[in-house]
Amino acid sequence: MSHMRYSCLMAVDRDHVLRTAAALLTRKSTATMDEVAKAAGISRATLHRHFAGRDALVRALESLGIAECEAALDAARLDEGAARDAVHRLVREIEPAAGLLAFLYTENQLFEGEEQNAGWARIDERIAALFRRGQQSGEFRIDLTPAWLTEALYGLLASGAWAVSEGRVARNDFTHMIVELLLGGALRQPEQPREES
Amino acid sequence: MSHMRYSCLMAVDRDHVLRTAAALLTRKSTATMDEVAKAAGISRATLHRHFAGRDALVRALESLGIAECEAALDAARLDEGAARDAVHRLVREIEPAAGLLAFLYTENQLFEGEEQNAGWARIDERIAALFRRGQQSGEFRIDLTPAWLTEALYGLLASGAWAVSEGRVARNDFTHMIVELLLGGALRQPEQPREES
DNA sequence: CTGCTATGAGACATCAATGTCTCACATGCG
DNA sequence: CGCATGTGAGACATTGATGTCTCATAGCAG
Repeated sequence: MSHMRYSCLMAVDRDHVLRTAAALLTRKSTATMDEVAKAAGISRATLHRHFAGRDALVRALESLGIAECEAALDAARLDEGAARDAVHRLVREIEPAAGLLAFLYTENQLFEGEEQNAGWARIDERIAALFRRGQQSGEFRIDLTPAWLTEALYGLLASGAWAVSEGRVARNDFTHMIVELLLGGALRQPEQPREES
Repeated sequence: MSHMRYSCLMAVDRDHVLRTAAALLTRKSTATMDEVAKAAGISRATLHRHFAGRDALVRALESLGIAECEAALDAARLDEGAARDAVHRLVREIEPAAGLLAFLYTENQLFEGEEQNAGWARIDERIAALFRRGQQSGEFRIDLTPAWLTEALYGLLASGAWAVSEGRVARNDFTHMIVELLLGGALRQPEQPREES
């Protein structure tokens, strides 16, 4: 049966195209199907055979972004150890997907009426739960709502991705910059308290 | 001379159209010229008489955003008093323009090759200078670069504007959420140090 | 009243991106 | 070899936004 090999090859190519498209759209969110195809090294016709249209491509990218997010969430083991350490692991794990996330984050702003993929709600909830846990354990302040902390994390990830891609921030500082700002803020603290060694 | 009254009336209308367009494009960044015209209560022809095209409209919005930013920077008196208080004043003053800023912030991501308005560089520099002052006075930590703090402020303003417009954050909490997160971070601190009373 | 000006409405032409189609070619398998 | 399948190249039609144009009308100053 050629079906198995067929679907396997398709999946490989599909993934390659998807990653190339993600990389391109991260830099130029209005790139043409033509540009996406060229970037992936295939013709527009073939691109169209894999993804029925630009909509389908963006949806597929959304699924990819959700999958990578959930993988990062799993890898970060959000409910283990101190919440602050979990945040640090989360940002570190999610860093490779930050560009794609930034693209999808702004793209979602114009989905207006349409229902957005339910995956985001689950991701939002998992991240918000982490901040809630940190608040309940006394690690995090309670005057900043988990919803806002979640939103702020998205915003900082997007800002960080853009700042890196434009050379305003060193790529290696990405995680440190985001985690330190999100957790500790810009103010110089007299002592960095660690409640668990 | 009818010229004076003429230009005056034009300016008023122009400003009204600009503000309406800003409000609309903040919510739906891909709005049509037709939608912009309808939102402003004028016909597409008249809109086109004021702004030669979509490009010109966006450029005008950019100028408006820059002007509002600089006005906020002036009103915040960034070089007076403690740097943390200056940041607070800045966010408070810039809040009304946050939606427009968010739109322009993402719009700038796709200006790729073209040179961007020099006004942004000046604004960047003034904000970065504030953070630098805070670092030199010992108020702010020095491991987060002024460039990153500036970028992070933009990101938080955009996130905040979207979170408010989608009802995830209360409008009245906007300034508090942003300032507290940017300055203090999510971690609960044993004592909030105030180096000047 | 008489013109002048800004406007609204709408009819185009244009342009770019998209979606669909055909055809030729190459690769791989029986 | 002969056949099937995936692909690239390119020719279309379509669609949506845009830019430009004309014309009728309302408001206003002289």
